[in-house]
Amino acid sequence: MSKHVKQIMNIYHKLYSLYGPQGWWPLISHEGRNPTKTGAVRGYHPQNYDLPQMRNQIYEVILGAILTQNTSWLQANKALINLHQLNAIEPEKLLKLDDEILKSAIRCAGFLNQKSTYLKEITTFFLELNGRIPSRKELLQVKGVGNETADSILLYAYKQPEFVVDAYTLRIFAHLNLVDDNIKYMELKELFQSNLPTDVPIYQEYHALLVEHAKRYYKRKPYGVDDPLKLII
DNA sequence: AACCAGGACGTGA
DNA sequence: TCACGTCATGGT
Repeated sequence: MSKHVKQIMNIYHKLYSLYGPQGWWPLISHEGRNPTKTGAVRGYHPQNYDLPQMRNQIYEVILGAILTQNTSWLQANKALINLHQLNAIEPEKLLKLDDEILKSAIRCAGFLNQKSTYLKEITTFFLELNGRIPSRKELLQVKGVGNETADSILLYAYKQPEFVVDAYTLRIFAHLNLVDDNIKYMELKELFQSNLPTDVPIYQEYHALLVEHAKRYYKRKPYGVDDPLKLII
């Protein structure tokens, strides 16, 4: 725990002024007109915080959260498009998919054996919810759902105020000496939540902005060279 | 040609 | 608890 942590809001404003609203979580049905390789500047549905709306859009975010684990969104998105072609972004349909067909559809996102299992597990869980918003604890009990995936689902699929921490978040804040590099997930998450207003759009944008920022300055070692955030802390 | 990608799980100490 | 190997494919 550092004292510099009050800088969390300053950093948010700085990132927002640099990159603007990110429009996360991307949906296949709302592909932006300006997608980029870095994941995208104003690429999806910027400043629209009402998505996802429909049941299958919520489900699509959940599938994407599993598919993008330790994989670029570019590849996860390809897998989602393949599933869409199979008309399988619908829980009942996906459960009926033959495992080999499912695997071939998501192969591009890697870890096809685990992820095919995880997708069906989370789908069964999703159906059992019957429209109810799951608790964080419930989500974590689903095989294949860890801290980050649970928070991603809650924040971006269900619009719950759960801050999402990922490897980039730690990489950036540790490099800036704002936190120790062995800080635990829940500690870093709580650090953000206790220093930000409990506001879903802010949580959504902040995580997305950190990812965009990391792709520009923390993609490869040495990390953080010429990071403009160093000028404001 | 290594290294990384919007992690999670199982294992043994 | 915690460090470490494993899971798999694609892009740079």
